[in-house]
Amino acid sequence: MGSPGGAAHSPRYMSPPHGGARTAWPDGAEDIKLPRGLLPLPDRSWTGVYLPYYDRLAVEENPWIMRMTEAPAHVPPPCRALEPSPAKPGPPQEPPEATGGQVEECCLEQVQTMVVGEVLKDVDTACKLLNIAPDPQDWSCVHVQKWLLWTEHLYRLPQVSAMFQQVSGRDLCSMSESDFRQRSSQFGDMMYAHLDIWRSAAAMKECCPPPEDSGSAAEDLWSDVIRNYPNQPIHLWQFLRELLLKPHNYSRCIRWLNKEKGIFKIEDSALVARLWGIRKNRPAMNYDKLSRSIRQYYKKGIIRKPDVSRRLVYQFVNPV
DNA sequence: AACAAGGATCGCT
DNA sequence: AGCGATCCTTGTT
Repeated sequence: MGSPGGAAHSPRYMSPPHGGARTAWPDGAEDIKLPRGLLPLPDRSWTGVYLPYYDRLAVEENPWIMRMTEAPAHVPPPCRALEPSPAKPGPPQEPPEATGGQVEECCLEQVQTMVVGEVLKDVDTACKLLNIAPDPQDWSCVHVQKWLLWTEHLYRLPQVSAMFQQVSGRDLCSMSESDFRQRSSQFGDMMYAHLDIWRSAAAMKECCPPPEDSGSAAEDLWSDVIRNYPNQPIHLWQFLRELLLKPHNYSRCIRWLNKEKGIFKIEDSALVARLWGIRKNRPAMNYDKLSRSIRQYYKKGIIRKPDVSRRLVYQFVNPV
């Protein structure tokens, strides 16, 4: 299952052709309303790779990556570094061309290593949030749909999941890039590239199991919970906290206002509700219902309204 | 119109 | 029983 080279991808970044009118989930349960004013996807790209997470990472939190994106086109994309190669697992093998001296090379490699680590972590988080296996090969048709829907909603892509009905993870992985394009002429290559990142991450994981996470204690605790009880139903507050712990992925929909005090704001109520609905297989989930569930936490002392109540702002009673 | 609060009911585990 | 989804009414921003 040779993963096609990342450099071969040529994903296009483009705004969805038409507004947010969506039709239905695979099961045709109900209309999906996306908020108006769809954000156009970023215009810059890392040559040959689609890393939606890192578009945000680049601009908002890590200016150093922004510089990477402006680097000359010969910079090997992170996707390459992630490429599964059972014979020789490990860090990127391809040295960048000698352009600006050893120091720059060294920095490049450091950056690449960090990016690869972040990609692996992000895939991990998405697995937890979606309750799916990291390896797309293991996905059922339902898992494939969840992954597609999640990606669509998170990055505001037009609907592509409908074109992949009754496709298992194995089927998905056996499809070529042109197969993807046949199903979605506009975004097939993008989804293909995104899938390739996941496959690569899964292969990486198999080759070299992740080192002990250097994340926060809370994050470790949470990972343990997930590891030990893989099919334990996730609670809404856990889900929200998990989104909050990945600001570079999800800050567009939910973010901390004061992490120390546990105060957070839901920036895009519709999107958070959609993601929660995907996670729980509840196509009809909306903010009205989600917020009702949050209010149930008032009594239980898990979440409350901050002292100065503001719209869409809540507070964890026991911040981490 | 969107958000907030909370009662009532239902299904699932 | 606990939890969350759903539907509802009433009030606020």
